[in-house]
Amino acid sequence: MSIAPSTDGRTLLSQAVERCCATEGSAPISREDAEAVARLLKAVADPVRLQILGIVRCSPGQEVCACDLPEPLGLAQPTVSHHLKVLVDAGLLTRERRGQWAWFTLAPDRLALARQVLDA
Amino acid sequence: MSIAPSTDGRTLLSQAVERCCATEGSAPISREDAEAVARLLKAVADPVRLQILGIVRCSPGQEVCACDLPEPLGLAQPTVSHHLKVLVDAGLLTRERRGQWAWFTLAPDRLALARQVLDA
DNA sequence: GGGTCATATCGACGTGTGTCGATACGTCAA
DNA sequence: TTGACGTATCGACACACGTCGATATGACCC
Repeated sequence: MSIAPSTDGRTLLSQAVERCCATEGSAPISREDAEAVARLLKAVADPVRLQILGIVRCSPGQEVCACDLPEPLGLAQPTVSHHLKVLVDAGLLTRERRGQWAWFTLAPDRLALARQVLDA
Repeated sequence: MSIAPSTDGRTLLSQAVERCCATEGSAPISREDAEAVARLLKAVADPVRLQILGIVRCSPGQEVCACDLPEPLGLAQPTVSHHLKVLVDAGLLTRERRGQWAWFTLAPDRLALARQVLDA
């Protein structure tokens, strides 16, 4: 199952996060909700993808071209493309083609959702 | 390498998180810092462990006995013990023996650290 | 159309991870 | 000490994941 920010997926995940972060004394999170939340967190829980998110955040305009990533990351182009796909599928980055180049922008609401999951 | 909340490990990870969450325009996160942060996030990015954290949070006194977990999780006892070890090694839970039983408590500061990582 | 460049996909490989049965370790009560 | 019970570790298995070379796709320019 994908966690792409499709209309249905987004609302379902938001509801799962809401149930997950309910106040003390409520029922614990269900397995299905936990799996949806874990898919989002797994996308962030990788050193290379954390570096990519950091590079995008520190770049002017909060956007970066895919061609600028393999060198600072020290990884081959297919590997970088793979990680970018994971981040886009998770809804953490948005892809935009400009001619031959692919530019990526932060989707901050999605990061906020991941942060909300950890509210105890 | 472990990410147990030893004195050195805790301060090192806190510094990594600080560098990771620096303001816009600063240098992106390094590979070593990203790996330390990813180890913490990987511990949370699992449906079973998210369920365990939720059960502990919803339990009276924010503590739970290991003997009460296999049944609601639908998993064998060694599997539950494995997940508990991962959470303890990550510093997210603290283990305390009471006679034959093992009780686990939330370590909220550690969860706050994980949440801080995702601040964009 | 043909060539070039950036990006995406495919296939394969090694490694890491979740799971469980079997078993070892600790603690308590007779 | 022995037995019983809860917990931790071990060994094995299947599966997922990160990585990269080779190749396909797409866009631009001539």
